[in-house]
Amino acid sequence: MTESARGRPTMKDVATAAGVALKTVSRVVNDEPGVTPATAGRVSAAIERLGYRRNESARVLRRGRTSSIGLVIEDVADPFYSGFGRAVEEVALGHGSLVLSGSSGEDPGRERELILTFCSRRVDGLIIVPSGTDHGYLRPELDAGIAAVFADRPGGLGTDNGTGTGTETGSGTGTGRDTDSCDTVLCDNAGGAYAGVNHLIRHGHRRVAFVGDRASVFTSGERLRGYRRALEEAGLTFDGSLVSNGPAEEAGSALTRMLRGGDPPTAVFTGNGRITVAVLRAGHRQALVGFDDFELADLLVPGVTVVAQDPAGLGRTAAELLFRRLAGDRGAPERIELPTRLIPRGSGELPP
Amino acid sequence: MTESARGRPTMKDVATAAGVALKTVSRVVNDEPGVTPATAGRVSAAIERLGYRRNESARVLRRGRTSSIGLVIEDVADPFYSGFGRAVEEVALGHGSLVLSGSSGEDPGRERELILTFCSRRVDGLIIVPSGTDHGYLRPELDAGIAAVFADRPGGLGTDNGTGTGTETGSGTGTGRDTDSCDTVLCDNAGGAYAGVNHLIRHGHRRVAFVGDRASVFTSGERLRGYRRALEEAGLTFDGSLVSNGPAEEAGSALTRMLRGGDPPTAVFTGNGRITVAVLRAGHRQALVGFDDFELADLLVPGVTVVAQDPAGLGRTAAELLFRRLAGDRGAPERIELPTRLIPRGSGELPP
DNA sequence: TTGAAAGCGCTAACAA
DNA sequence: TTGTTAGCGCTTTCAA
Repeated sequence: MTESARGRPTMKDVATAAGVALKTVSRVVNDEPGVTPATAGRVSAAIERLGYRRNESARVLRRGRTSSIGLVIEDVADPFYSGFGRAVEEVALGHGSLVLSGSSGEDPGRERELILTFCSRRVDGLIIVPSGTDHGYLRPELDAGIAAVFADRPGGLGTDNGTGTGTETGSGTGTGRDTDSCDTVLCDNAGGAYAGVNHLIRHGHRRVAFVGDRASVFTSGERLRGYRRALEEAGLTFDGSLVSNGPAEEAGSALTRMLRGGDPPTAVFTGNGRITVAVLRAGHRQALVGFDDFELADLLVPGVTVVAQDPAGLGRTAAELLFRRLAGDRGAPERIELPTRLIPRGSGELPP
Repeated sequence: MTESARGRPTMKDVATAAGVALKTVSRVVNDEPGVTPATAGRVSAAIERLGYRRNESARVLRRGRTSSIGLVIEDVADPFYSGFGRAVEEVALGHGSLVLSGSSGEDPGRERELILTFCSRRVDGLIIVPSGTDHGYLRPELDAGIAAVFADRPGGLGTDNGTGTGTETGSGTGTGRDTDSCDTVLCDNAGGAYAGVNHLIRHGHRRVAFVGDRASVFTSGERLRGYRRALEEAGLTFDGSLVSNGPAEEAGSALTRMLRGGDPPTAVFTGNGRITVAVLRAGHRQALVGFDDFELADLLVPGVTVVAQDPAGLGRTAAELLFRRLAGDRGAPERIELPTRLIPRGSGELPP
């Protein structure tokens, strides 16, 4: 055989087999102009015969671009993130890019490791749903030209920014890409929670519990903020004993405790999908509005009223932002907030 | 700066900065022995200072192994596959491998394209949930040393094999890896369906409908086989008018049609999770057993009795098989069948 | 313990 | 239209 001793055939092997020069093979493989149909045919035949497939590593090494992006999410098996991931994949496909993805499992160390692994593989860009709050280690990568977009939660680049206060994007002059933050796509957490709690209040509830995720999670804080605003506007006093912050596994028992207390809540607002399900599973059957939509919410009895986010929209927006950067957009970092939607299904319309 | 004109610092830059030779940097980066702590310290400092990160493409080009595997599934957003994918990711992590994943969307063309893209990137191995039936194009890749495992459904390598008949694995002499098939991990589709239908029959049903996926899908055929066996064993005659094969979107109306006919079914066996949900959504409230478990099946009223597969187990098994091959296992291709589990929750125990 | 040189497979720049 | 050459950043081999 003309093929190299062992392993895969290379362009050189194909060239030898087709009786042309290496470069001609390269031209055919890359659809470059300037090859006679006849020669191209001979080359293609040789490629077919040898089972040649271009070695992307070599190509990448030479060209500097990998045509791949890295996606770091909390858990690929969580329906929210898998919908998100699917949307990212779709946009990437449209741009001829591959997606490397990994689950951080809410562990900032693992997140860091994943991100740096992706950078070692020289992804063109990153989409990150941050678990950690300090992403200073991204600095050299950003400086080296890797683009990054934070999604669902803001990421911190060292200088204290974006942890839920109202500081917005502004970062000084804004010339060039050397600003102190990355593009960020969030959903309107505070606004959504406000709408959900307000919905319960308008249905007559004056004691509304908030069962949310750990206070350290960005979205959780934002949603609590919306909850407080709704209470305030309705002239209801905030009662700390009606608020619980913790992992989904503890949500059920936390609520049970509240219900056993004196002056118990007549309605509950849950801070995310997993917590909503946990609360339902704990047997809670009072008025309920949950953040995040989930499959079958409409088939339960009563149907579960939710504040729906759009995971696919979030993913699509993040990916489009990233590819705009990769295409050369040098504008100031953007911070986009996607709206939420209240979907009444029964549980949120129950009277006190 | 000591750094190259533009772009990322390289080992050479680090070497210059640390006043050592390139190779010494390489030794430090790869934790190779034979470097004085003092020298190593100088190198590490330079690495830190320059923000150096090894270029994986160059490394791969030189070494030939990418430490990454490719995962091709139908849809990363489908809970079944995302659980599967998560398990694969976990095993890969344990072996220091990255996972490139992509959705085929049940399109054999897209599947082929994805697989070949992965091969171009020189993944060490592939885990494929096949949509297509002919994977002859994998031949050159397998010959070149890429390992592959089919999961959930068998894949065909050109010679007619594994399409649901009983031919098992055997492939001639079995010396070396040049056999005509790959390792395959399936779940016990026929057995699971048999158990589910049998469960309905034991609860008094004599007219049981089968609402399954398109007949062309491997699992669908297998499950129908189990359905028929259960009927036969119970002495019930097979009635084609009680069988429907089609996409989930049409499942509801197909069942409605059956229920309107003379001598309608008193119970339904659904062929996969999406179809179960579709049937529930169509308002069907009779006896029901569904293939595949799904979240909240226990919270519906009545709870939905299911034949549960173990997506994570499937993924873990496939990945472990793959890494065993990558570690050098040259044994004959295996075909593993994972058991299913019947979970009674109420809907499957309703009387006729 | 350290270093110099060769080359992995490809593309870019420049001939012919 | 086709071919030649250099080198991407790293590891491997061999030498000091």
